Amino acid sequence: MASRSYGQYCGVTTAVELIGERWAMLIVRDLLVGPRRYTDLKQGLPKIPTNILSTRLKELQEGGVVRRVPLMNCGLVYELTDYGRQLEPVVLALGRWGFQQMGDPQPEDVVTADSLTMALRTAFRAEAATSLPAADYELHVADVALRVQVDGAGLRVTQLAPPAPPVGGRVPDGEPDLVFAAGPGIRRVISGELTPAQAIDEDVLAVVSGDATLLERFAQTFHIDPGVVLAA
Amino acid sequence: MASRSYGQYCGVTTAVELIGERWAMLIVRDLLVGPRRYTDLKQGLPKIPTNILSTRLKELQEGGVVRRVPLMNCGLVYELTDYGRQLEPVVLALGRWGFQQMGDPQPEDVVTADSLTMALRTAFRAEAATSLPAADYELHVADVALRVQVDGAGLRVTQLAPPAPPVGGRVPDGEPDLVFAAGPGIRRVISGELTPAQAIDEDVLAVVSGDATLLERFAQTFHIDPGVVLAA
DNA sequence: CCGGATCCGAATCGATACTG
DNA sequence: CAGTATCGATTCGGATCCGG
Repeated sequence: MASRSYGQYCGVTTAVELIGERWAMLIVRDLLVGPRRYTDLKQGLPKIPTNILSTRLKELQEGGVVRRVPLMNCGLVYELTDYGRQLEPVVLALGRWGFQQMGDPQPEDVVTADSLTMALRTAFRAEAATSLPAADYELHVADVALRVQVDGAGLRVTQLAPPAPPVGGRVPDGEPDLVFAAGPGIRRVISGELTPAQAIDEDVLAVVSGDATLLERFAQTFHIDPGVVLAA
Repeated sequence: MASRSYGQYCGVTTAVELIGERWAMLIVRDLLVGPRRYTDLKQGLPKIPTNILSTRLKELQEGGVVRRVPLMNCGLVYELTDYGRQLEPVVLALGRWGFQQMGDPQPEDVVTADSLTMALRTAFRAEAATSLPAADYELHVADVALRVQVDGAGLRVTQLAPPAPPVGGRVPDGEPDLVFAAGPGIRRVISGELTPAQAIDEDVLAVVSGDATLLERFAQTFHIDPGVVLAA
């Protein structure tokens, strides 16, 4: 076990010994969305070998990052401890940093519900949102569908389907103000490279129903400025 | 090369593909202190195999994180690009997070000048420092010696010796207000587990010269509150 | 000494199959 | 659903070597 030690007495070193292993940070990313079963994690990380997933979950438990919680109605979930949840600013900052380097998707690349949920959180600008009216979006990317509700400085993202809303999830009532679909090119809207109008012209965005002018508000609310990675 | 891909189109994933490999984040940590030669990095990371160091440096260059700069007076240094420097909040947040889980040092663990420099940066509380008078410390831990100058919200850490001040380094003029030596137990002072007075009683801290009452100010300026990881 | 490159055994990872 | 077991493919670690 000491073979993985970096041999330094330092906080950064201790941290990467805990969550620097391959896949570990992505497991944490998905658990930041909410508690997940083993199978949920496997689906959200399609390329993870199952032995690695179980090994990481064991290590993260030993490290006090993750807790294994038996469920009342059979089954069990993994959830972040308080300590694990403190990684949120790290994951968000990493997401903003990586965002700038993202090119176009590889053919093999997928978009998962949890990764898109966290991506919206990384791009969310609370300061901008507070000075804007509340808005209620439904966003479709590939085969994931999210309800995205912005109210003041608050952001609430709910995963719709497929599949049925996961553990603890609750589908919001009411109709969204805007339903729209996007391809991976939505990245260029978030970065400001494309205005919503241009994105529609290039078939990156398509309004399904609702008030199309809300796309502007969406773009102002969710934005990652190249060069600004500062964490929340 | 695609073998290392996590197969997701996501900012976090892109980030860990760039700096998630073993040792990469620690190389960035040291480069955040300043440009370093190959040999400096090797000394600052005593356990890194040289082939891994050169591989990582190559990858970090391809990723736009690190730049290789020939030096006028022979030799060359590696330095962070602007993009690489944007990892500072990530590294600081990781350092604060890992700090809380640090136990006592393993016998093999060393403290390097760069890791201690970054540790001070992670623990620095600008808000607290602004409301305190300026102070000028000299800190010795194991065989590293640092000049730590706090002025308002500003922090300046200079590595003294050994060896001679590195590239671009400049030894501050004047005398420090306080010179003190610490063991690894200084962690418990930073966490608030120990007051400076208790630390002296337990031989964790020893004043070499100067105004011993400044230790209180040091403890107020450098502090990591368990449970508070929020990034700068 | 600086800045690596090379070689090789050990450990880890990835893919698939299988089980309570 | 929640993992183990197995095994070939990679990567890592440790040591040595090499050209300036």
